[in-house]
Amino acid sequence: MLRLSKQADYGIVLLSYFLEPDSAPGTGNGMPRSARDLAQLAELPAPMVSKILKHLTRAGILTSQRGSHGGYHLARPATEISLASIVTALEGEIAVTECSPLLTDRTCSHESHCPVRTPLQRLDSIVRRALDGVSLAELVEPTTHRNAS
Amino acid sequence: MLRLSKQADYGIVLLSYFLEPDSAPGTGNGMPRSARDLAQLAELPAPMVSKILKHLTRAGILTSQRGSHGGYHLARPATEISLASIVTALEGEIAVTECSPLLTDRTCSHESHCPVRTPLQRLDSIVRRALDGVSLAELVEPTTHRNAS
DNA sequence: CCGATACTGGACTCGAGCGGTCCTATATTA
DNA sequence: TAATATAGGACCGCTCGAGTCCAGTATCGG
Repeated sequence: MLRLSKQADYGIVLLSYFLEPDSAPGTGNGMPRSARDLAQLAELPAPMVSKILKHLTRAGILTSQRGSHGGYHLARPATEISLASIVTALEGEIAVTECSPLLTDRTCSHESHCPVRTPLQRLDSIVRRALDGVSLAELVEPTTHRNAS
Repeated sequence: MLRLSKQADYGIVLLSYFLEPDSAPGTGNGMPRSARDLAQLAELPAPMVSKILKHLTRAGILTSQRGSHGGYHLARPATEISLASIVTALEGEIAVTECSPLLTDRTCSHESHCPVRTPLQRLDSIVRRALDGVSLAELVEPTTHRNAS
């Protein structure tokens, strides 16, 4: 099924809340969003949300602010956050096939004589480029996308 | 990581052997390839190979011939076998996100008010189209591919 | 200075799904 | 009729992802 992990799925949903000017009543505009608030907004389990936000922060997609009235911010404009970077942050390198050169722990014993190794690697880059070409902003605002159906 | 399942991975490798004119000594040109022979060629566990070939046959990608000197054939030219059909045959509908309209068992409770539902579905079609645009022949013969890196 | 808030980092459990095996039935051919 | 090969399942162990939880640290308000 080539499914995205739930973490990545949730991550995209959570990041989308940073684009809306103001959703939660009582929170200001430029205020950082706390993990708890986001969990309520998205109706997702709080520990899970927390874990995801941590990962996104470590990947440089979000910035964090500790202490009371702390929370998270987008580290850069949504137009500059690629879908690929989100997925990579939450589930590691995008490697559709086992023998991707990006994987360090690959243990394919057929590496030398596999008839489809390089072709499979090309498949890798096809998918990766597809995800690289879509920004968070484009994903959330359907009006700004090129590559219309 | 958006990884392909091993079945799909193996399946692509196995199908690639149907393109080569003649690999195994002793087998003729148009002879069907048996599961056992393919397992030896690809150095993969025989029961696994058998299972995969069965799935590919049921999906109409291969045709089978029972009895002695039986085996499998490509059901149509490799140029007309899309990567998407192979993946679909071996791991079900290509649905990157949970809320794909292709999934019957989706149980997303946020369906009505999810802010990124339709955008995520667009992501689905991006990946699906990427896999649809690559044929088995293109994957194995690097010379015939457009979209060069 | 103290306590409340919120992120940080990691360990931990549990269950589903995948990889892999095996067995019985059926078709084909020599 | 015996050998070969696919058809269609059931079956199992184990990994990995989903989700939880806790101890630690930074920040702010009073």
